[in-house]
Amino acid sequence: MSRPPTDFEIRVYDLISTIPKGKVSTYALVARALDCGSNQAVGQALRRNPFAPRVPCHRVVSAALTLGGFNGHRDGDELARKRRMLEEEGVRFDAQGRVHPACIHVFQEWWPAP
DNA sequence: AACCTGACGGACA
DNA sequence: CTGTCCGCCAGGT
Repeated sequence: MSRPPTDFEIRVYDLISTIPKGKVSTYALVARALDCGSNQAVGQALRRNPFAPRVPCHRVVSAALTLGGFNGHRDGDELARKRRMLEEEGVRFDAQGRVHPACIHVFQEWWPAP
């Protein structure tokens, strides 16, 4: 039941592949960088990442800097795994389990001409 | 085509 | 903090 990645998904995967180790981005920031009006659509594209770990979907968290989801789950053991992976890459968390704001990656933005 | 569903986010109670 | 509601849009049925 596989499906070739859609154009939209490829754009998502390509973009998040540029997030360096030790940094994270958010669904909203990815959506904005892609000029996509739905943050949820980005989450849906990552819901099942067919290219793990080539595409580092664990480096995308929620706008509130909570973990979001991982491998189809939004809680439990899978999510704990996501946090560990990030910690091993150097991402720091505060006491409430939220990502340190300094670890947010800023996408290089440029566009043709207004 | 006509719904339904989301790893979302922001507003509000 | 929790929970609800609504807008968003790509994909699936």
